[in-house]
Amino acid sequence: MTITIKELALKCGVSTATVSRAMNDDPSVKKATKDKVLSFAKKLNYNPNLLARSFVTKKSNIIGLVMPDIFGEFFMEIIHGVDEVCYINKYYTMVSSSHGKRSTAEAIVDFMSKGIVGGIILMTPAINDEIRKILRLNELPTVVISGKRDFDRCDSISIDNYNGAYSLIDYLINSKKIKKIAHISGPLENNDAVQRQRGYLNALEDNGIKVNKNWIIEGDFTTFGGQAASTKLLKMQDRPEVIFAANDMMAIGCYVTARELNLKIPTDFGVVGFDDIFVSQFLNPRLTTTHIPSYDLGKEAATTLIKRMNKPEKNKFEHIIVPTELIIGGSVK
Amino acid sequence: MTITIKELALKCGVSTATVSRAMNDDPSVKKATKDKVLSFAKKLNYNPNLLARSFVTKKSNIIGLVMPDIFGEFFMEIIHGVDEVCYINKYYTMVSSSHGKRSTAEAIVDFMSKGIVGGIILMTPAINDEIRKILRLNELPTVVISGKRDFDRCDSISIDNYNGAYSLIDYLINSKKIKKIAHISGPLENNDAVQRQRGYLNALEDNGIKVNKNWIIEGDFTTFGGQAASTKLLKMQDRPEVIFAANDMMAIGCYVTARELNLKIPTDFGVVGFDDIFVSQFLNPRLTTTHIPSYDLGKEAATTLIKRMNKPEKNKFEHIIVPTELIIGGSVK
DNA sequence: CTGTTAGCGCTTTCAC
DNA sequence: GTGAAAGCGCTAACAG
Repeated sequence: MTITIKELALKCGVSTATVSRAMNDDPSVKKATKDKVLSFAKKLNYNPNLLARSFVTKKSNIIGLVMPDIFGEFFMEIIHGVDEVCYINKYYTMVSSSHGKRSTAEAIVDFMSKGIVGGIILMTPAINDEIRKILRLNELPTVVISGKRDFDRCDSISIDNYNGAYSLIDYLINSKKIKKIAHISGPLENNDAVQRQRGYLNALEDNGIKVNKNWIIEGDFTTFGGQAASTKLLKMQDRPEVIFAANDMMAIGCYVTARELNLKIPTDFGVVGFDDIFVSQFLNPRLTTTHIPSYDLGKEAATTLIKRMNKPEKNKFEHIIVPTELIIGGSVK
Repeated sequence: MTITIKELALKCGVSTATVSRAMNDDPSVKKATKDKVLSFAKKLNYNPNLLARSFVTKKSNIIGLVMPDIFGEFFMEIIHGVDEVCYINKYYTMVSSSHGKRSTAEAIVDFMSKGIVGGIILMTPAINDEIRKILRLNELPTVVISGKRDFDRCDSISIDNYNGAYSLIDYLINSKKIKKIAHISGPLENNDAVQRQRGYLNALEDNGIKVNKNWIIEGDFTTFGGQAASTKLLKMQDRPEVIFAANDMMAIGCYVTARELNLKIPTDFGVVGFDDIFVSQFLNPRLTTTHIPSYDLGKEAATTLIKRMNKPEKNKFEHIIVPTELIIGGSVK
């Protein structure tokens, strides 16, 4: 169906080299020649075979997006942002998740070794030694999206989890005059979870509030986990006034608990979350939470990566920290 | 970093052809030779360059997933399902959306002409003439995921929208003894929307209930649209008992309206949706809706496509219809 | 069973 | 400014 460079060269009465140059906008071709080639290309519906091109140039304009899992709104937004930037720059997005079957490390190695992708966006809850090792002897441009800047041998984008959590708690204490704040954290091997917890702890401390260890429960970022933890908290003798769930999913779990224990939010207890997922605005009452601009995160990562792919220096890496935003709903009285 | 077939052949003391055969599990190589090659490959960390391989075989094990937009849970689940099957079969998933800037047709043509992908999964609200034309002279194996089987020159997977909606309405009428049912449809250029509306209309008719045209409003599948339409419906003199929103997002809009008009669901009016998105289970009360197995849809599509890519016959296409499931919540009294 | 050879479509020296 | 020719890493006849 689609013709090759040879055929096009024949039709144009020029060599394949000239066609190649014309297609690649080489300044050394005469304008008239270029115009001729391009018009023929259009007429004959010629499209350079990208595989062949990548093969010979050893450069691929395919970006590999490695994620721990393909699930939920957050990842969807990231993909969306990456795709958007890729489209504009004529790059392609290839997704890959660990599928719970292989490690993230394996997924990266797979991408790197097969020669398919020209750059990698890596999302991972934390950079372990295995990944660190791979990234270190990695020749492919890579951007890490992480909860914390913990690797400086490649570009990175991180969410300002610490300040997001800090501001949220500070708001509760100073604007809402609340002192009894419990925390359902995420799994502590996850950087986002750790940073949010740090923000929580420091905000309490800085405001002179003593931390009650019983009120800190490690959750798992799922609705179910949030439900379990909040049930525990709400059945305590000394019950917290507000629960800070480390993500909105767990906050939703708190809403479920409220319904089950026949308690009213925000009158009987308050809930705040983190992420500002789409549905949070439709919870009743609307959840007070911290907004993460995940779409922008994806765009930022893709932009940074493409920049690096075109100028693959091995130093002066960018480390972008994306700020969060406090969203005030009605889930705290 | 990664070595080529030539170097490996040298190390093994065999020809590149033999290495190639060994790597591709050609039965004609002696076991001993194969073992030697494979062990050397492992030791030297040899990975065949997939680009080169695809280039020469003119077969790509990359699947192009074309979607109208990359947004929301439905598409996320599709990607997830596709990715899962791709991973298992050693294929790769490339995503592409129309970005509201180019048409779906352009996205397909882009994939087809660049030689990158070996097959396409096409999700589209409807197959228009432009797409139809492209698919017709398309040499690439393609699977269409659509709301209705309206093209039979390639494999297709469709959701049983009609029966899903029919059963839902039938349930309302016969189990819940409700007669006054309104409908907020999706945009009518969308096949899913049309089929769901057909199910609604036929179910009413078959049960001897006269259709009230005023109670049918064309929505846009967004929360906001559902909110606007439901407000209109609930302010009518002759108000419906239950609103059937053509998707859960619009059903959520009905919940918002209820809050605003200070009406209680299900006592003052009922709501049913379609899709069974994740949050529907956390609405208060839980939404009665129709479940679409979107993850399975993605898996099914990828499985079918891979099968076709390995046996590219141009006839006897598969047309799979995926059934839906009635989910009974508490949003109807 | 294995090696030799040609060639996929494109880019890129190196001449002219 | 343009053409000729080599070659990217791999597979696929065709011999042997």
